[in-house]
Amino acid sequence: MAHSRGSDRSHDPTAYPPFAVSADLVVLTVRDDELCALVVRRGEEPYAGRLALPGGFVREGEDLREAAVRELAEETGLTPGDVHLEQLATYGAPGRDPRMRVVTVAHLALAPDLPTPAAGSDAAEAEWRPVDELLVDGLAFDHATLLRDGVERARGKLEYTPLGAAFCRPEFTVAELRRVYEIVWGTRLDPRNFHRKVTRTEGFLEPAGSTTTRDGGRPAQLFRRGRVELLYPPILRRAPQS
Amino acid sequence: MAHSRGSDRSHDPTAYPPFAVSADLVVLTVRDDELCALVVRRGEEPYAGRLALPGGFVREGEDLREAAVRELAEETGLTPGDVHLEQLATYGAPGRDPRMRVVTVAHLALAPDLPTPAAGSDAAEAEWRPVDELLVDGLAFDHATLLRDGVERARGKLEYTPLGAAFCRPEFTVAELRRVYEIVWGTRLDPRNFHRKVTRTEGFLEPAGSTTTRDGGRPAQLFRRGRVELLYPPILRRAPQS
DNA sequence: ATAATAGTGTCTCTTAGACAATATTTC
DNA sequence: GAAATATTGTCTAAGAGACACTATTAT
Repeated sequence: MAHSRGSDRSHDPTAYPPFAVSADLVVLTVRDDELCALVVRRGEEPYAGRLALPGGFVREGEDLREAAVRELAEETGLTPGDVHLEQLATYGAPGRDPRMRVVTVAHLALAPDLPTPAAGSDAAEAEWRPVDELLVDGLAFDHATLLRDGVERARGKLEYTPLGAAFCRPEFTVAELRRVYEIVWGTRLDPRNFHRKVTRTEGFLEPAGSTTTRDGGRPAQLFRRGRVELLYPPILRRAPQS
Repeated sequence: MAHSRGSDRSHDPTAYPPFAVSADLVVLTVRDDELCALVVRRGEEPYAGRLALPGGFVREGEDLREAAVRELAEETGLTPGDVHLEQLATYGAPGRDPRMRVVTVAHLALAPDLPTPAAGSDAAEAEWRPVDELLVDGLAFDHATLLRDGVERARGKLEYTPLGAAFCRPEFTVAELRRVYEIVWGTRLDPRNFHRKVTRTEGFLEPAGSTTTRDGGRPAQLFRRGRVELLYPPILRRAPQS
């Protein structure tokens, strides 16, 4: 935003270099016991043939989140009702796009594992790939950085918010939620202590009232995500080194 | 960032509406027992005469953080060596600047209480104002939102990082650090428990070796900020309701 | 019955919070 | 000495982690 000083033209926005602004998406899910991200294969230069995060330019009259929501729907058919969506960070190093100056506002989406979009649909070209693989293979542009930052954000969010549930179906078991934590954090968690912890953390889970045996063994209670935004106490990572 | 699909011009950045991109600053400090933010008075329309956060347009060839660092230096004389600086969030609602489409990348800076910049210096027009006052009075543009988000971010950071120390001089006492927590969080903390907590949290504080009586009473040890980025365990807010 | 998973209980250790008590300054 | 602040100690309660044990399903 322009500030106040001076009467020079340095605060006239029309006198400043034009940028293109895009909204890119780091869409994460847990799938086949791996943390996966949604990517599309680029058809055009630059980086033709390479994988990239989905995204597109922000339109006139469109807010940043709106653009992210639109891109998400276009690429995946998902809506904000299905996933958690938040702004991640903004990347604007000169030269990150060789064509012109592009600033991208990255957004982070956490989605349950959904059936792969039907071929022929708008979202046909998007595919899930394991994050680990994407981070070694070359993603286009600076998308590896966006992805890395998104994963790091997601890891932290699991500690302080109930967003682990955003990776699960609307009704899920404690074991399913635990697998999310284990895969996103890359650690093992004791099922018994985890169960006690999440069921006793106020507002995290709400009993759905029914049970399921889809995980085998004794029927498990189903839960929905609770109402709170922040967990107290949090579910902390990192075992005390002792 | 452009994605791959299609051969239409929808992925040609030069075909998209031009934005101006600015870097705005939420610079916070603790001063006279209040949380204060740095503001400048606008000389020009729009919002002439109103207070606004410092900031300015990102230049060609300049990265976003670079622009924030430059603005910080211009407005306050502060450098990244003196303060903590991080990206906060990006705001780009259409119409937030009536002149044209402007997307601003807000940055959060946490600074120790410094002498007010000398009149006549570059930074002469910047002044500290209590956050509470700024949030009721009308800040220009959507700056109240930026400020609110910045304060909320700072509150959270005190829990999980040693950044409370960024509000203190290079060498500070435990009591000075505690005042930072009390003022930023708006709560009272038990001096004895706080002392034990911060001095025993691995890597938070590093003894400077000397003492001071500047706070009165028995001489207090001086500390410097430790090396860790994340506190374990964190210093949690919100008393268990019980 | 066996295997599998769900869920509870118990024990120990760490930490948080309340608060007494002691230490070292200035006035 | 009185006042002020620093720092340590003690007690209690809550929570984390290890892990025994019980519960309920499928085969």
